Amino acid sequence: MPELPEVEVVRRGLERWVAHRTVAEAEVLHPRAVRRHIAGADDFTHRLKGHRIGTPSRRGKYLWLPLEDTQQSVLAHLGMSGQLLVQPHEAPDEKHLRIRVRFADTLKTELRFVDQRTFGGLSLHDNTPDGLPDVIAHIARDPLDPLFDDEAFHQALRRKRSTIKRALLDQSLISGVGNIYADEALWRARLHYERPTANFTRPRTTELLGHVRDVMNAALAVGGTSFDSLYVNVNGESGYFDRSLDAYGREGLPCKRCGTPMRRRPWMNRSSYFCPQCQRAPRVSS
DNA sequence: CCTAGAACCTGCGAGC
DNA sequence: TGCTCGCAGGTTCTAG
Repeated sequence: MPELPEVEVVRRGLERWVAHRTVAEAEVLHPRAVRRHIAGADDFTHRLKGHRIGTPSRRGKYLWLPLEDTQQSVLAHLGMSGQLLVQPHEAPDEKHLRIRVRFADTLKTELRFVDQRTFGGLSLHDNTPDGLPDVIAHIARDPLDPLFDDEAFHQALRRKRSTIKRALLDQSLISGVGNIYADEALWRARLHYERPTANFTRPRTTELLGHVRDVMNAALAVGGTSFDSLYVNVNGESGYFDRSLDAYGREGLPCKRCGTPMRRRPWMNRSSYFCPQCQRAPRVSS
């Protein structure tokens, strides 16, 4: 499930294999993959054709490829199961191949967007003055961004009348954190996912952000997480971070700190994993 | 304005 | 064997 570290690994792969190549032709095989491109698939392919791709950028889970001679970028979101693959022309089409981009060079490889569950997609957008696709201007900086504002995040937590995991997943407060790394960071910080954010102290926020950064950097160091083969990076290599997860997916297994069996709770149509001993539930729970 | 929860989508595995 | 159902989950929309 691509969260920030996985998306960053993809971005690096695109920088290595796709940047500075000129689009010869794009092909949309499934209209849902370009649903965020309001003008439609034909407009999408026409606008890409003939343009040279610049250096890929990323914010949170979004990444984008600037088109060098325009003020526009191709925005990509992998959703749950999206992959961006660089494949030889002769490689057989993947079962869930949605978009193919061919290039005007002799490298004999093409870019493919493959996505089983179709939550992801590509679209073309105008850039804001600071080079960000306009439709993601509301997405907060991510915790690995040097310009992320820890103090502003803390004040936002204080203003919220919500709980901490909800806040971690709110991409307008902090981007790039998904269900897996939220559970991992909360376990490291010994915080229950339903802790109210309104009374967070500055040290508590600072410590939590430190754990978010630590777990993301650890995942980045091994090339992202993968545990169901849906995610592979741009070169088709799986990550190995799943072997290092401390909380996510460990229902019934002993807590790596205290040995207490870990629990899973249904939460927001998904799951939260936590240690009932290390991560005590808040006194007043809804 | 704010927050909570549902909807979107497909494939897989468990259970019957 | 073949069916149903729960689950995976990031983002966006709707209800309250």
